[in-house]
Amino acid sequence: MELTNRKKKILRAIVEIYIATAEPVGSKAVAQQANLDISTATIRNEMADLTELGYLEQPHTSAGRVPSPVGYRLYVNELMGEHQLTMQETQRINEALNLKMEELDRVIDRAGKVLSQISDYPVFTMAAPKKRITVRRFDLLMVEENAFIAVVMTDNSIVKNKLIRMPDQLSDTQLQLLSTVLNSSFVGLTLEEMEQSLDQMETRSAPGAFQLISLVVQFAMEVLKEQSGQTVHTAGITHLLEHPEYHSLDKAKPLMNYLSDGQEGAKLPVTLSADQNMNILIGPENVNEALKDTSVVMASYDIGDNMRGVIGVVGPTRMDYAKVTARLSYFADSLTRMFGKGELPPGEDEE
Amino acid sequence: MELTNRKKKILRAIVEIYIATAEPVGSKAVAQQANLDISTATIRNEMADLTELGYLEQPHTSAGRVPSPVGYRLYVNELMGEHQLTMQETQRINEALNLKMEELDRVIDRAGKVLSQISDYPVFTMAAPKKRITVRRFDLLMVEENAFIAVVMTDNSIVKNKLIRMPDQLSDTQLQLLSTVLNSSFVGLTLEEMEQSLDQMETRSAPGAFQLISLVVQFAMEVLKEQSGQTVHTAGITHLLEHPEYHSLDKAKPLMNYLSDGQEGAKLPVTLSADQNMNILIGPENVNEALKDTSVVMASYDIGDNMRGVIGVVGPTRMDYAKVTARLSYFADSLTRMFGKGELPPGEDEE
DNA sequence: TTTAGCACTCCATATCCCTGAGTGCTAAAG
DNA sequence: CTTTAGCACTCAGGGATATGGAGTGCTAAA
Repeated sequence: MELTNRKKKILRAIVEIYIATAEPVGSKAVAQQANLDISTATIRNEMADLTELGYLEQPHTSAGRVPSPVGYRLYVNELMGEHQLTMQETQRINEALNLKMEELDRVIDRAGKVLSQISDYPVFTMAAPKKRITVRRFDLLMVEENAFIAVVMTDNSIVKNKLIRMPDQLSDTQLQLLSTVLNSSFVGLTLEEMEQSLDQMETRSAPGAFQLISLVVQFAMEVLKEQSGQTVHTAGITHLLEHPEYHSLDKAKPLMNYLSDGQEGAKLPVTLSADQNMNILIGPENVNEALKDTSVVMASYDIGDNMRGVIGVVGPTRMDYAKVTARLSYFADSLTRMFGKGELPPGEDEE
Repeated sequence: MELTNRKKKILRAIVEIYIATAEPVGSKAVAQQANLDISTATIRNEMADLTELGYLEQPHTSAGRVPSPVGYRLYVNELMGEHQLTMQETQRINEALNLKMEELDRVIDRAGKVLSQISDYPVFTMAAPKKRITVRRFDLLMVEENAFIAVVMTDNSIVKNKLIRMPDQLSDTQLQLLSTVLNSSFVGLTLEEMEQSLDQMETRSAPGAFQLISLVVQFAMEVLKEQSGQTVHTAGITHLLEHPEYHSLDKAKPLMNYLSDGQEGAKLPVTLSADQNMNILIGPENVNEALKDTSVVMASYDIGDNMRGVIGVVGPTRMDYAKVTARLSYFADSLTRMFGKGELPPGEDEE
């Protein structure tokens, strides 16, 4: 049995009706929506075929049909129309992203929240460097006789600082010297190399001086670690409750817990390979057990040349794929544009 | 009719049973728990009195009793025993807070998450300066000929930085000059004063120079604005679903939405006056409509001398007040201790 | 003042029935 | 061979109706 054109039209109609109503779709509803001039009986026959082929499922004998994951997959790959964003929608996205320049992390966080609001689904975000990052330079600023500010700039143009207090007093010249040592010995090193270098230095330096160096380098290492860590953030988890498939707490709780915990580790399916920039995982296509009944739509975006981020939407398999993909891709493009291409991201700033 | 000692004992028993079971409490259960040697009939009489006095409520004629807000209030004020934290609990709190020094915001965020985990309720956090803050000093670091880093340190020892790119090239001496102007004209000013000062300067400066100054001052103003804003964060909203009063989505959704939105504005009941450091609001004692059926337990803590934070737990009126207050106060004390007393908070660092 | 006893109330749960949407099959029509 | 009308059948969902049991309030005796 082959998949005729008419069968595809019927499948498409069923998916779209089901997305809109969240209830099993009967032959009558299909007859109305898809204006093929065809009787419900014929449609019933076709639906029986589609069920046999695995594109549809039947909750129980006398109910309508529901798309199977395979059915959604076909819909997404072939049948789904291009959804156009309205003027209001694009405008809203633009406004939301067009914030005063903020810290990178915050912009991404904010972006997640906004996307969640306009899509009505939970959203996760992540950003990771494409390669190992290193420190580009150190600066030390004297504050008072026993405190100074260490400023660390990485080669992906992130700048972090920290106020450091010391037990002993320190002169300007000493600070100068410290700065020279740091810049000559620890610039361009990865996290591991830094650790080694610090170990070696311990044996052949004066203890007092070493302690100071160590404080700053330790801070730099924390910065590198934080930057290379793929921390996943989530936003809008409570949106789940708006969708009927999560009206029962038994369904909602596990997923919500999973998404909340997701903030801890990089458990989310960030399997996005570098070349493709939009990816859809439907139901059982998700490797992770907790996501077996959900779909994930994700897109990647670039942050300058050295970092790449992922932003994704999580929802029931009955997700409005057309809308979500349209919004998500617009979003990812905006982010890429926003973070520019240059070596110095324009909104880079930094704590 | 007066509130005899026996009535108090019965009330206490009812509150505690209800906290444990979430179901209306009958005379039989009270007889078992409170070992007064008294028959259920007598207890029934006393319960009738307590109901008349307004301490108890009856969902329907043939059901047990439930504490009223007034009943909880009496319990919290007079009857509640001191809850002792177990070793494991204190240890868990200590571990969780004992992190590598992080940015202030993050420590607070993290603290909220931890408290939420150990209390099983949502938690909100907030930190605000006690007085208007100003910039203590500016530093400028040349990066390349058309970019520099601006470092701003406020008088509450927060340090923020930002990478600024310029259209034109700039020499070291020019940068030096810029730094001098900034430090002589904009140090010690509040947000509003800064704005005025900047306006005045516009008229009597060379346009090129003014543009540069403006860039940096604008950044400083953003920092001040951000620091003085009372941003409220929430954590662990999904914990609500674990409590039977929120098993119905009709109850859960409004509150969850309220708490999520809470991140936007300072809508939460941060009515904590400066002198008291623990505050409990029960049900209708909350002014806010969305919290009418919930209780809020909150405590304040100090961040150095210049800032004060609030951390609070939100839950159903049937909240385990003894446990929550014990944990919360331990938590607030730990935070106060952790952020020290000195002018420079020890873990201050900063983006 | 306390307590045993008892009739009464009323929620929760289970059971049953019924309705209606939807199916699959058959047989006739195109 | 495909389409369609007709029809019997299935089954989830939603009332309506019983039933059990926990709990009360009251009375009368201790």
